[in-house]
Amino acid sequence: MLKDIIDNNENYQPGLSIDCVIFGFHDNQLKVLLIKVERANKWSLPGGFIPVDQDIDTAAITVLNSRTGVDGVFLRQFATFGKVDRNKQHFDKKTLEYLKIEEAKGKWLMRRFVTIGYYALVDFSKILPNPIGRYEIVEWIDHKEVPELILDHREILDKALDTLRTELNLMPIGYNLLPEKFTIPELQKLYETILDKKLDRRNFLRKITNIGILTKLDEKKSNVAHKAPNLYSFDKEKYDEVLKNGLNQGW
Amino acid sequence: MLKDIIDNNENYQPGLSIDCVIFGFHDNQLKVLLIKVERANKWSLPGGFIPVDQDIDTAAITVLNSRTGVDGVFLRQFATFGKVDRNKQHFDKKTLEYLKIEEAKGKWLMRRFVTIGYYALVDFSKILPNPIGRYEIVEWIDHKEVPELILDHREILDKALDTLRTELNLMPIGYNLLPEKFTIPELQKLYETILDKKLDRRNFLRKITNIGILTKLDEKKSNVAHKAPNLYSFDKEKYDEVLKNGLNQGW
DNA sequence: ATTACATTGCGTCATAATAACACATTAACG
DNA sequence: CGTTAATGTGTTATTATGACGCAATGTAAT
Repeated sequence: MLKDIIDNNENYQPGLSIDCVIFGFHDNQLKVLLIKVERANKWSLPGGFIPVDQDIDTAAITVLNSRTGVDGVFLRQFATFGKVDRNKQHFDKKTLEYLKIEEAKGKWLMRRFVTIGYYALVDFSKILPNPIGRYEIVEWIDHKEVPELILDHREILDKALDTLRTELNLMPIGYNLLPEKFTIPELQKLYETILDKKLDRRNFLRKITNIGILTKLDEKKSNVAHKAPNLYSFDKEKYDEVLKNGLNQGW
Repeated sequence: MLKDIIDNNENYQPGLSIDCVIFGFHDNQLKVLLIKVERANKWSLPGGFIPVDQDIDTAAITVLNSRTGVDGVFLRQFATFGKVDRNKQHFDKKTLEYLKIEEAKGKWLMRRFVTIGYYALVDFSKILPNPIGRYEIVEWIDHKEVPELILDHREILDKALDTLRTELNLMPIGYNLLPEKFTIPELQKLYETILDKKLDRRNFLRKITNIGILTKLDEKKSNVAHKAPNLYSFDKEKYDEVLKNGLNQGW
C-alpha cells in the first residue's frame, strides 16, 4: 500500500489524506476500530490517500471498505485537520531509513499532510476487522480505553465523538450500530454510552417511541436474565425521513 | 497574489485551497461577500491558498482578514469539498494562456483542488470590502440574489448556510453580525432571514431573553417610524458561556 | 414449589416549554 | 388629533420534560 503510493505518488492527491473513525457498539461499549503497525508502539485510525481520479467521499468509502468489508453504511465527513506540525514526527528521516525509502522518493511524505476526518457507524456483529498485510493488527477498542495514538489522531477521535454527540440531538441513531432486532434497553445503553450519562428508562422509552421510527415486534429477547425485554426494529422508511429532515427543530 | 503562488508554489500546500463564506447582515438581508474578477463573468467566494508553514485555520483567518480587514471574529470550518471534477474548467489551458502563465509552471493548477470551507459572521457596518488589485470587485450581495458562481461555489455557499441554520439551534448568534446596540425586532429579523421563516414576535422575545445573554439598555432606538423599540446589547460573558456549552441539549 | 431479586413495562404528576392569540402603548404622519 | 404601524406585556391551551411509583416477568437461590 505505502509502497504503491510512494512509487506512484503522482496518482494521489498530494499532501492530503483521509482518516476514518469507525464506531461500533458491542457489550454496552462504544468501540473504535484501530490499527497498529507492528513496528510502531502506537495505534492509529484507519486512513488512506486520495486517488486523483476519485471524489474524496469515494476515497473515504474505500478506506472504510478495505478495513471492514462493509459499504453502504453511515459515513460522514466531520472535520479537516491541518495544523502545521501535525505529522512532523511521523515520516521523519529516521522512519524513511527504517522503511528503506529513498529520501528523494519519500521527501513528499515528510511535508505537512492535511487530513480529512470521516466517521462511520457500523454494525459490530457484521464486521470482521481486516488487516492489510502481515504486520498490521486491526482491533475494536472501547472508546474509553483507547491507548496512545499517533499524530493528532486522539484529537480527531475526540472531535468525531463530539460531533456524534451533537448530531444525536439532530438525527436518529442506531440503525447502523445495532443489529436488525434490538431492545429498548439496548438502544438506551447506546445513547448513554455515547453521551456518557445516565438516562431515565421510562422517559427514554417515551421520547424514543414518540419519534415514530420504531416498530414493536411480536417477539421477546430470549436467554436473558430477568424479565425478557421486547424486541424492536427500525421502520427504515420513517427513519430515513427523520434522518433527512432532522429532529428537534429548535426555532 | 496568483503570480506569487505560481512562482513559489513550493511554499504552498499543493492541491489545497480555502474558501470563505462571509456573512453579514444589513437592511434585513443576509449578505454574502463575493468577488468578481473583471475578466470573468462569474462571481466567486473569497479564497486563498495555504502556506506550508501555517495552520489551515490561520490561513483561513488570513483570507478573511485580507478581504475585510477584520479579525477576531467568528470563523468556523464547516466542510471540505473534493469532487474529482470540481475545478476542471477553472484553470484549463485556455485560461493559462489568457493569464500568460507558462504551461509548465501552471500545470499543477490544472489538477483537482480540494477546498476547505470556512464561514464567517461579521459586523456589516465595520467592513469595508477590500479589493486586491485593480481588476477585482468585492461586494456584499443578498444571499437570495447571488448570481452564478464559479466551480462548486454555489454548493459551498448552500452548505455554509445550511450549517449556519443547524447551528442556530445549538448556539446563540448575533454577537458577530449585529452592531453593539440593537433591538429585539432586529435580532428577530436576523433569525427569520437565516431560517427563511416568520417567527412570532412575542414568543421570540420570551425565548431569546430566557437564554440569558441579553442586557436590556435604558435607551430606545431613535429616528424610527412608529413606537421606538428598546435597545439591547449582548452580555459577552454569558454569551460566550452559552456559545461554549451550547443550548438545546436534547438528550 | 416458593421466594427473592433484578429488570422490564406502563402510568402518574408537577413543572417547564411552546404555540396561538388579545390588548394596551407609543411615535410619526397626514 | 385621529390613523396607522409598529412595539411591549400578558393569557391560555397544549405539549414536552423530569422525577417518580408500582405491577409484571423471568432467573436463580432456598
